[in-house]
Amino acid sequence: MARVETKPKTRIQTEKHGRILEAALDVFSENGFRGSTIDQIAAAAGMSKPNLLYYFKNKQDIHQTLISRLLDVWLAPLEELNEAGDPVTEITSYVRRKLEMSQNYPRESRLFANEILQGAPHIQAKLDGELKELVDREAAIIKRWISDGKIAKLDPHHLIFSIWATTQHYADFDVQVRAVLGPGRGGDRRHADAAAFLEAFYVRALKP
Amino acid sequence: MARVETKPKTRIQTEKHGRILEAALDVFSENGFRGSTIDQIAAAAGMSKPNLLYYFKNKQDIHQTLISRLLDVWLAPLEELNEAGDPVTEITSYVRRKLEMSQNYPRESRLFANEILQGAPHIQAKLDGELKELVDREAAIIKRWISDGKIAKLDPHHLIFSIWATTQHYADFDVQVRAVLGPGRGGDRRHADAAAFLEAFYVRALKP
DNA sequence: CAGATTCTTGATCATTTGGAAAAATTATTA
DNA sequence: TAATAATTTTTCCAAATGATCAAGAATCTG
Repeated sequence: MARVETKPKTRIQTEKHGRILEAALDVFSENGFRGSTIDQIAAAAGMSKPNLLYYFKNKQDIHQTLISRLLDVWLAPLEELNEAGDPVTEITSYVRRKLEMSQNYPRESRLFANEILQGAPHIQAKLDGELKELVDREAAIIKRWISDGKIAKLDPHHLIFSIWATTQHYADFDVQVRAVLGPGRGGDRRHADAAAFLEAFYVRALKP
Repeated sequence: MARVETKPKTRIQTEKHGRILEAALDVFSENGFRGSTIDQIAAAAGMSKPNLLYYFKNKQDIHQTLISRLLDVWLAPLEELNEAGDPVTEITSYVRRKLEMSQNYPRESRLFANEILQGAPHIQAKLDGELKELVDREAAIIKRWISDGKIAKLDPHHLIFSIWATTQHYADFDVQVRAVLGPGRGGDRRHADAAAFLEAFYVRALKP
């Protein structure tokens, strides 16, 4: 019959779909969209190229699927700023969650970084829509905390950017971080050290 | 005669070399290494592909040249931490210089980001050597400032990472920054706002 | 200005890569 | 189990791309 167009239906489809996306995440996050070939992805997923193309109609289709799922997962932790909680704690624990995501999902972080670096051709609309709205909402909460004198007066949007930048740095620029820290401190310790640094850093910057 | 191997000699070589590298910076920074074609670069440099290949023996050669020159320029501002100066001022003005580089040389920033994202295949050695040594040297200065109680106790290496991350973010993630800030604040103002934010942010985090 | 050198171009190749078609195989179900 | 549907493989193609080369055009030098 015709090629699989939308959602997986059979047992095999579900499984293969998953294997392909998993493999594609590996390949795309390492080589970028244009640097990745269907063959590579197929090989990583343990199947032939035409077989892969039976499940996804082309390379873009795989990438698109990956990217749009990503954005949801990626933004999840920002949803959880609780206005009623202690502001400094709320923000530092957001920093911690975001850093943990960089540690646990470095491939996703790199996939995202690649996409943005190339000018976000596939998610511009989501950035202008969903993302902006979400950030504006959280920025409003931060602004109120500032008005109430609960944290230092710092531009909320740029504060959020700084959190994204500092945390994602540990995933996206991992090679550089390791190189600079050297064999000792660049090992497994680096994440714990980063967490400790960021905690101290944001507490100092935020407390009124 | 044989192809140009090392340094430009004639007037024409000097000029064409420059044009090619300039064009390549445009193209590579926008599309990454594998996403860029020799044809694109040649077109951007206003010459034919074979003509371009008369000056550089292949695509990698252009990229390599660009990347290795880049690292020197890129690290320059870090050299200028003056131990005798006022610590907070020294660091915030380093932040400012780095941010200005992101504004004035976004292509270089993206080229670098691309390279690191792909695992730094062409500059791993420089990261382990030059870069690490430079950072260690500056970290030592910061450490002494901390020991002398002149600035807050914060891990120097991670502090430097945070500066790189927050400043480069404005070049590498520019599309995202613009999208989130929206048409108003995402315009020309965004750099000045970023500068003001980072200044306030680092002063607060650093002062003892 | 003539010869030597440097530069440019048009034609051409070989490879890689995204993708399609159809045949062959395997699973599902009536 | 026979018929049908789903999956996989084999084979192939066309476009894109990195790279070469020989010949012609321009430039430089004595």
